[in-house]
Amino acid sequence: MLSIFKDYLQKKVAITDEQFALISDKLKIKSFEKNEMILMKGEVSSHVYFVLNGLLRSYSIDSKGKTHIIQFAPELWWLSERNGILFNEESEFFLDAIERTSAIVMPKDFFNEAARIVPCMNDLNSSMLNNAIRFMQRRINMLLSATAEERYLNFIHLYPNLTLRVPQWMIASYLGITPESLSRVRKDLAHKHFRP
Amino acid sequence: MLSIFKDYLQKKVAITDEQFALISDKLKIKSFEKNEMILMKGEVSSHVYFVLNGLLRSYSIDSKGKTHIIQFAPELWWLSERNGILFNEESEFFLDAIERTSAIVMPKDFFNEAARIVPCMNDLNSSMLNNAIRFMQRRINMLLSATAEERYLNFIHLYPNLTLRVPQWMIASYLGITPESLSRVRKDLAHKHFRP
DNA sequence: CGACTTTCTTATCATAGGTCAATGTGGGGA
DNA sequence: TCCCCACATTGACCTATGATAAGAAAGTCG
Repeated sequence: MLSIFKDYLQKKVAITDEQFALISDKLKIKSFEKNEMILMKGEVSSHVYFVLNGLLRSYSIDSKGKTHIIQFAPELWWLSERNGILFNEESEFFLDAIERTSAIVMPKDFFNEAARIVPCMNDLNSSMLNNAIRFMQRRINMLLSATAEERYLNFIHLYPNLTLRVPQWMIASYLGITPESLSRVRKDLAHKHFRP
Repeated sequence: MLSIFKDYLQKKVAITDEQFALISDKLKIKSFEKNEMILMKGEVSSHVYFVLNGLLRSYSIDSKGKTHIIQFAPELWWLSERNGILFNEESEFFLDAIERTSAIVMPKDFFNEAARIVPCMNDLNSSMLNNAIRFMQRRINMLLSATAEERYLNFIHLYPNLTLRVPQWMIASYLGITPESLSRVRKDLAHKHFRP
C-alpha cells in the first residue's frame, strides 16, 4: 500500500527508494468505512491525509441544515484541516469518507521531519500547496462567473470519474446548486444530445 | 521599505537581523501606478509579490466581458500567479494595481534559496500557503451558501478597511453579485438601521 | 426476494438577483 | 472653475434557480 505513496512521490520529486524507507516509518495507514466520520466541526485535528484508494470529502453545514461540499479527495489527493494545522484551532468543516477508503495519516510536522532527512520534501510540500491554491482559484472563478450548466460541464470535464462515483446531490452541493437544478440541467443537456 | 518585510518575517518566524541581511539582497522593490497592469492573462510570470503599501488585485474577464475579482492584496499580503510558478504556464488571470503600490518582487525560487541560508523560511512558506488555502476555503464556503447580504456583511467584517478603499463595483465583483444588487443590499441595510 | 431507504425526476410556484435604462453625484484634470 | 467621467442609485422588468411536494427508480439489507 505504501508503494502507492512512494510512486506518487517519485513522480513529483527526486527521492530514492532508500530515502523513502527512511521517512516512511513515520507513516500510518488508516481505513475508513463508507460514511464513516473522520472529523467533526469544532474538533481539533492537525493530521494530513493522503488517499490511497476510496474517496474522502470535507464539507460544511449551514444554519438551514444544508451541506456544502468544500472538497472531494479521491485517490492520490490530499485532505487536511488547516485551522488545526496552523493554529491548533477548531475545525470549521466536517471530514468524512464517501467510500470505503484507505489513507495515509501524517502528523502535521511530517513534512518538516521528512525534509530534514530528504530535503526535496520541501519542494513537494510547496508544490502541493501551490497546486491546491491553483485549483481553488479556478473554482472561485467558476463560482463567481458560471451558470449551473457551465459548472456541471466543467465538473464532468475535470472529474469524469467522480461524476460516476458520487451521488448527484453531492455534485450539486459541490457546484453550489440544488439537486433539483442539477437534475434539470442534465435533462436539458440530454435534450441537446449532449454525451459526456 | 524593506524593514516592513523584515518586521513581517520576524513576527512569523525566528529570523535575526543578520539572517535577514543575508537573504534580502535578492529582493527588489517595484512600484506600480494606480491602474497599472502587472500581468496580462496569457503571459507567463513566476514572480511572487509582497505588498508593502497600496493594493493589488487578480481578476478574470469572462466571455461576456465581465470581470471577476479572484483576490485583493493590500499591504502585507501576497500575490502571485500559480500557473507560472508551478509549470511555467500561461496565466489564467490578470494582475494589476488598484492603488499606487510598492511591492517586493521575488523570483519563484527565492524561498528555496532563502531556506538554504535560513531554514525557517520553509516554515514561513508553508504557513503562508496553508493560510491562503484556509481563506479560500472560507470564501468557497461563502460562495456556496450565502446570500448577497450575508456575503457583503461578511466582507465588511473581514476587510473593514478595504470596504472604504475599493469602489463598490469591485466589491460586488469579488462577492459574485452585480453592482446594482450590492447597491440594493446596502439600501436595505441602511433601512434596517445597520451601522458598519 | 420483498420492504425500506435513499436518490432522482418532474411539475408548479416563488423569489433573489440579473438586466436594462435613466438619473444622480462627486472628485480630478484642463 | 467647470466639465467630464467613472461610479452609484433607482425603478421596471425578467429569468435562472430555489422551494415544495409527490411520485418513480434504484440501491441496500434482512
